[in-house]
Amino acid sequence: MDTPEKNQIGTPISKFEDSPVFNYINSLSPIKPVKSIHITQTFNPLNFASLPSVFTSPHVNSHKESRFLKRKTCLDGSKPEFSSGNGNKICTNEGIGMDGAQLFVNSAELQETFDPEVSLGENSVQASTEHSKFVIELPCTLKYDCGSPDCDPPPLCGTETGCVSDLVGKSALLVQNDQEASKKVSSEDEMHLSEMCRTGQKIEGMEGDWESLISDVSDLLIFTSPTDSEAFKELIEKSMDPMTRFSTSLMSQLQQIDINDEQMQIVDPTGSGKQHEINNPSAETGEASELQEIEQTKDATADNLNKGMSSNTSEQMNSGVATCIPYASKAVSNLYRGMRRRCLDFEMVGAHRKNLGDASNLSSSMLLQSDEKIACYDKQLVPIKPSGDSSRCILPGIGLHLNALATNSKDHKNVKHESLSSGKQLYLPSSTASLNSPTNSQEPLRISLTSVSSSERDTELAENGISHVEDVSQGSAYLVSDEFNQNSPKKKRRRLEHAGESESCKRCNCKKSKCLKLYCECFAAGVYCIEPCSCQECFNKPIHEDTVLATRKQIESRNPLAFAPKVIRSSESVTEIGDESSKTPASARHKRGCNCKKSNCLKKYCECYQGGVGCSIGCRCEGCKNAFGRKDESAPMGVEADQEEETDACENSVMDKALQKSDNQNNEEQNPASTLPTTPLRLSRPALPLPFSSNCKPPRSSFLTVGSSSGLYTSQKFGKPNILRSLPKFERHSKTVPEDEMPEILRGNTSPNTGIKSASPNRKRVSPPHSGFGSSPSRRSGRKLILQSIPSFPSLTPKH
DNA sequence: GAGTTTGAAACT
DNA sequence: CAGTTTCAAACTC
Repeated sequence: MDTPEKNQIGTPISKFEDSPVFNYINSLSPIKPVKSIHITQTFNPLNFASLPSVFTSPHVNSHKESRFLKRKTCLDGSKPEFSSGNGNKICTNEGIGMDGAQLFVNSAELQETFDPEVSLGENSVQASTEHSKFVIELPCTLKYDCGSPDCDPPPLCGTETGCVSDLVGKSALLVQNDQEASKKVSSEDEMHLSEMCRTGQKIEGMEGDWESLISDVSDLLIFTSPTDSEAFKELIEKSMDPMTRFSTSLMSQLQQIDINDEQMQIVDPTGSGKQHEINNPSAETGEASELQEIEQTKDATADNLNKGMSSNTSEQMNSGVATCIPYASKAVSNLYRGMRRRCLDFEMVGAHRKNLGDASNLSSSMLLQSDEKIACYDKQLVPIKPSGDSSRCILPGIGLHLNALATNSKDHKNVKHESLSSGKQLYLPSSTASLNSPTNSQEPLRISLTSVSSSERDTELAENGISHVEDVSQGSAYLVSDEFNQNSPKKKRRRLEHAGESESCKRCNCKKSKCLKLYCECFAAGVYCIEPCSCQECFNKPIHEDTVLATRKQIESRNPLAFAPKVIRSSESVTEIGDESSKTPASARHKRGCNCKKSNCLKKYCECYQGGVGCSIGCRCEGCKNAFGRKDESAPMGVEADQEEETDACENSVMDKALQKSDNQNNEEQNPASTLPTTPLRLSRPALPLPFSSNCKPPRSSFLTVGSSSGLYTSQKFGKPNILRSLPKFERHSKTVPEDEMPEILRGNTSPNTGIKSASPNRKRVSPPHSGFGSSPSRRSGRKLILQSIPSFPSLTPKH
């Protein structure tokens, strides 16, 4: 993709350069070229590289990728999507839009003619107030992304005629566009073109592209909703019809879309608007003449839109519209038209936002540039955010991040992001690296991961994320999301499931706890409840931040480790400390240990099992058959045996069942690929070699991994059943040392064995760490780490 | 999808 | 600290 596009671009550019128009343009705005180029480079590599890797799932095809890109870009600029997915056609169209935007920026003269278009294209949505920079950047990026000759056009566009000719030439170069466009272009289109020419818009060139775009767009729309695409086409056709009709149809459609998209809309009306503009340049052109009429209807439509949108979004929309209005009536029309797209756009936006948030968090992430752009965009788009600071965004997102981590622990990337976002260092990177390192080079992986994460997030966002973002930023938005949730929690869940890993994110179903107790998984994990949650009377939302924090404090006062990850995985081993000794000690273990009596620690009822860790001495479980490690094993040899026997003797009947299950599990375990069979942790992403992370998804509470790949090493010298050993990836933590609650990791000391063990082995509940941790400063440090990593809600509170 | 089982969390 | 109750997830049908 990249190479061909780039090549194409290169050729057209040369042509343009020759043209006087090009020179003129350059003289007008030197800025453009620089930015565009710059952006392009950064953006393309990232997206493209990442995309393929990201979508491991079969269904992810170029199309989807393109779409995803679009979403991202849409925020930024929809172009990348097109480029990847559809290739030249789309690119050309978008490129045209871009051109228009650029031109607008470059020359005031053009602006007048362009204003309508421009506004339609991008500015209108975002609001005129937004910096021209963004507009420019976006277009540029888009162009480049497309890799199509479009990139050049913008400069060409400087002169209308030149633009048109250039466009035509480009279209020819572009290939399909011309043919399709010619076919598609109807008399109406011609009319539009003529109008465009009058206006001096370069849109003309776009028409052909536009047509192709429409088709492409339809595809895109289909992606989200087939109906939308159809509607969109119809709308385009109708665009010729009287405005009232058009507006009404649009409105209805828009409303429907809004309803459907719900979250998406909420996320960012403005963003969508931008996209619309870009995407619908042709329609705009055609409507140019109609714009005036549209303006009249504009108010009404705006109202309708507002209705359709959530309160917050409506506000944004209004502001955007208002700003746009000055520009041209077209903006409004575009908005409406764009509405259909909006759905997609919204999603895109949402995804972007999440991405942005993540990206912003990731100071070092590769995507920074693109992300930053996006972030800027988002900020602009989302006026609501009070501070607008990255920190702010992050904070709100933390909860989400945590969720994502939990869910994505599978995904290396996500983990990373989260850790980064929280600012606390969760370390994941090492784990990911370790995981990947064996098979892949780290950097490539990183990229792919980052990209993947973004894509995944997009998906997640599409489903979940949006609400989160908004939640953070806006209470009202949050409410809306809730409503949606309530409406169809199942749907949400399904979506999540579809997303694949999204399932990893746990959603609660609390009914009586108000999600303010540890019963609530979300609350326990330190994250706010989000859409997918089907909880009732939920107070675990940003809106109730105060309540949440207060409750949390209360709980923490009772048990300081209440919000600490239940399962701690530590493995300093790998890279960090050369000491193999460190490896020996168990890598992961349940913070408190389980108290299972009937499940034999073979079901998820058992927190140890759920967490993918073996039971340890600290567990009070009876008849432990934990596939990840029995309590007995963990204990020093003699003791264990005794315990085991006891349990066995007493509970033979139970054991039988357990054994059967265990056998199955064992088999599964033995299969490296299967990883943890029973454990949900592993699940998705078998493709990725992530042993751990993937599994790690904390079932309930979060798991903390301190070291890079604790699981891998886990050597359990001490006794772990062969079966367990067989599980390579998984950590089997040796329980050799009876660490009561805190894992070695927390202790910080490499020597787990240090005879710490204080408490009675049986004692289930971890006593408040005070004593335990306090012992050594190193421990304290470790503990801090844990807390930080888990600071679930801390993020909520404004960090200073 | 509804009901049951299970064990952690919360309460006394 | 131990026992009981509450709660929601996990599980089963």
